[in-house]
Amino acid sequence: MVDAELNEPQAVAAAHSRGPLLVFAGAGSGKTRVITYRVANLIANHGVAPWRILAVTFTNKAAGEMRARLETLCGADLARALWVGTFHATCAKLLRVHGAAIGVPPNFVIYDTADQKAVVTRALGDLNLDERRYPPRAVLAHIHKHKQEGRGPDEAAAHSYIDDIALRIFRAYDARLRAANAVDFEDLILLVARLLGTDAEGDKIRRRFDHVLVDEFQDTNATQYRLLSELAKTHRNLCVVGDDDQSIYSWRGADVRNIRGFRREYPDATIIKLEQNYRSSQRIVKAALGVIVRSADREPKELWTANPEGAPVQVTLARDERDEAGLVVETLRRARAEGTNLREIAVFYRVHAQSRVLEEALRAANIPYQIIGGTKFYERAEVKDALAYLRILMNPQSDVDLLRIINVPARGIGQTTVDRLVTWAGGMGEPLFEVLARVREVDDLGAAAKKKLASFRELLDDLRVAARTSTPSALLEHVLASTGYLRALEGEDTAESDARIENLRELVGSVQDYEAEAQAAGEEATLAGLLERVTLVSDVDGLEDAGRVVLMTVHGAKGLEFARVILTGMEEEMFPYKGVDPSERDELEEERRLAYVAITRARQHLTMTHTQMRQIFGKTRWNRPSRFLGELPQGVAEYAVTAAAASGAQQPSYVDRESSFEPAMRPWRHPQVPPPRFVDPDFFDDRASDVNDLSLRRGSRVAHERFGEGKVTRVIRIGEPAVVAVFPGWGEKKILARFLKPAE
DNA sequence: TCTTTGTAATTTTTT
DNA sequence: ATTACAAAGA
Repeated sequence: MVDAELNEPQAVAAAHSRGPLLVFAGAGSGKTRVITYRVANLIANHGVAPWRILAVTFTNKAAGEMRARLETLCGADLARALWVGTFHATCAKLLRVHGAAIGVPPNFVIYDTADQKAVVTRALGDLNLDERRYPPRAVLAHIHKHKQEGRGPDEAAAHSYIDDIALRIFRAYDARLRAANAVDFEDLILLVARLLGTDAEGDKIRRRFDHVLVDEFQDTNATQYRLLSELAKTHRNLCVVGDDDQSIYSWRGADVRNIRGFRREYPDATIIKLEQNYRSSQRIVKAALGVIVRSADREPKELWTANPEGAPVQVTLARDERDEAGLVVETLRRARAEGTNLREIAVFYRVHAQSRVLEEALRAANIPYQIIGGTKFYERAEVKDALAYLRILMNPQSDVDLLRIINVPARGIGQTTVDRLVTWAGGMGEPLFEVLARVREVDDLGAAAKKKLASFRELLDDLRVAARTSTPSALLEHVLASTGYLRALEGEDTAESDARIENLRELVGSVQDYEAEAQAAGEEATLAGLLERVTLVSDVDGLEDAGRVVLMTVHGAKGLEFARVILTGMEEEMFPYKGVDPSERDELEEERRLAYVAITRARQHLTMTHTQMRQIFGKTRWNRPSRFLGELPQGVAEYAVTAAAASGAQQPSYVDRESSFEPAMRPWRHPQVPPPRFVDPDFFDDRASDVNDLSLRRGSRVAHERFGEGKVTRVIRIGEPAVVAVFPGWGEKKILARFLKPAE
């Protein structure tokens, strides 16, 4: 049925009917096509009921696209019956139905990062710990790491004093979540994975699905992996699709080993590699390969394309970030003049901090743009306030929400009153909402405070009555009016308050959208459904504005494609980005994959820019061009320099880089300037050579008098040949080659 | 309770 | 450079 539209490996993957399947899908190789065709095939030719198929993605956008394509392929009715969703949304759905078995009531709320931080802060308070000594952000990262690796507070073990404290915070945090009947993002996965481990309820969930398909499998963490293997335990119909080369979220717990080790876990898995790229020009594919082939430990694969050679990649040097922004504007103008729609163009950067200058230049040049990322709509204070009201109506136990709105808008309930209330409730072990009903019994509260608290509780009770009969949007409007929230904002009458009011209107609008969508899908629009949606939805999901250039970080670009891409800030320290501590090998590997992802987003045109100097975080830095530029193969790129950079008096310190950088023209090179003495040795990567019987290569075994035997991780120069080598027990050392001997 | 001032932090952030 | 957030002051 479908074969004519698929190439050979795609067709084999799509036709696979049962058992584990691993698909390595190179960038632009049509993986969504394979997944959707396979689903269609299962339904049409293998008699699988659509509601017994689960397809999991990481983003709502990916889920939406998949669903849309399945609708075209299978028809709207069948497609609607399929389970297509993100890990989190899918688990939330399952947890609402099955959570009771592990003590999670169906009206749980999902706490986002800000809420979680508030819970940590309160947990620290419970334990009398100093917030400065245990920054909530760091604590939260620690807790998430445990949860991402499958450990709840009971499984996490303490190995040291610090661990012990961390563990106590973890326990207090989780206790607070359970008391509030709230879950964090990690819990959604972890709790369902745990449910699957229970006999009765676990089997109930397992019996729902005959087939499980996973997109972007390289981004799964240990808990997600466990969830998947539990789900597929009986039928083993687990199909995972991903690309280890595009693994860029290890810092968020993703573990590439899941995809690299899949064939070990499932020795009978069918393995298919999609290596033909349908997206990019030959030159762009070659550029991407130049970067990724230097990656260590990758699954061997050969990305290729039958597309035309295409235009050369443009590599341009600018003087500084303002000059670079001017260059971007110029490139956009020219592209527009050539007839490219602005929405087909994207500007990427490594960190958000780079966006500001670009934004200013675009605004000055009157070029419409849209920035993805940064502060998200649902994270704005007024939106969170409004949603907190809704959440407390659904789940009155949610203390974080109650505390957020108890004095918003100001109703004379001060910090002292709140503190006393919290202390009292903490002692009673009761949700604050309950205590509000019996506020008279709280001894250390003044009469005035009691009165205000009682009337706040009355307000909430009235709203709860309204909640039973109103639609979500009507309820929201009612909340905004009857709490005086809107009135308070109107009273402020500033530009900022106007913007906030506008945001609230937008929120009401989006709730109405939700209701319309729910109706179209034949479902009831519920408060729970709405709240789940708003916490599980990010801004990238709403990206389809016409006629605007898109600005985003490279991370934000994953999964997208554009006719033309401008990749900015291609300098050492910017991209690869280097934090304070000496670059970890793994981190560099991830930067490399990130560069690969960035390059492979482009269909026809790719421009890469770098600067001689850049101001970032208030400091001026002179950086050498990114090593990734030096890795572009011969013939794919064309090199240029802006006028400002060419005329610059200062000589950047990177002129001595011909070893790996071969521009067709290098007008910025001023030979009279001597090369700097202190060249960063790390820059001279891979200077493989032989010195006195010693093989200086990455991976060679060498011996040192003091450190013993070690392995070379990098060949460098410190005025003379040298290496970076790892010695067991000593760690990484930089050693001159003449102090080394070949290992026995 | 609200304002001001000071301090620290600032990769990336699918949910 | 910017910003966010906390502590101290009015």
